[in-house]
Amino acid sequence: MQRCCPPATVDPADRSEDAALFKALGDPHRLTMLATLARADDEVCVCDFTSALPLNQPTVSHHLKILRDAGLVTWQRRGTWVYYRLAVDAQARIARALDSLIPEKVHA
Amino acid sequence: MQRCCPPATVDPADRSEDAALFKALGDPHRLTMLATLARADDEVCVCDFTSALPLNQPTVSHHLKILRDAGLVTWQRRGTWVYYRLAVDAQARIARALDSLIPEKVHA
DNA sequence: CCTGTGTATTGACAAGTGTCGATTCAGATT
DNA sequence: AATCTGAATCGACACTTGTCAATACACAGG
Repeated sequence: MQRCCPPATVDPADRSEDAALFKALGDPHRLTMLATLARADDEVCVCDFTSALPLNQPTVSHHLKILRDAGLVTWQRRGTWVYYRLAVDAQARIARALDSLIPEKVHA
Repeated sequence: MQRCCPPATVDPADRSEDAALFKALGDPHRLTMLATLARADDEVCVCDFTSALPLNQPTVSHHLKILRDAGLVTWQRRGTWVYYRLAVDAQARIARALDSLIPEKVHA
């Protein structure tokens, strides 16, 4: 029996942070929230999410907390309402994670 | 009490496919496998993963199946060994999902 | 054809996740 | 101060997920 191959080197970098970032993106409702924030290019009131999404208010809050913990959104209370905004570096952070995972080919 | 705001329009697109893609990226070991495949720029034998990762063989197989189901890798049996390769459109598909989520600004 | 080796699949289990009802908290209005 | 409203937190529950031991499968070599 022959050897399987020239032994490939398994990438040693710790990917847990990037995995956590992608995990935060692993729910359709959270993606909808992020897409909404990205397109609003401005604050969005929580009430807009609770009224437009097929989710109860605590569930919306739960998803927003996950996005907050992932550093993808910022929030601000103004009066009774709370407004969320896409983190300025959200796009860049995801893009960087992707490039670190699968570096884009440099075409001659 | 005042109105909360001009009602923001929640993005109506169905994001479940993209969410499934990101979910497949939501585990550090799977990211390590993908990063390895991307850098090998060639096939990698399953045996390299089982020997280098702190996981038992069935668990490695399990993660590879998830990557297969997500269409991120292809595989080929050759003799006793099985070799995995990064899907040619893996980078593009993830990049497209990201751009559809948070469209990159076009700077004047 | 039998045996050995590498990989996929199955079954089981603990831990994590998405969801909701109930409650709590923060501001505003009276 | 009492009350009202919007949002966060808590507790519970069903479902999913990561992991492993045991088993089944595919191919190679005698």
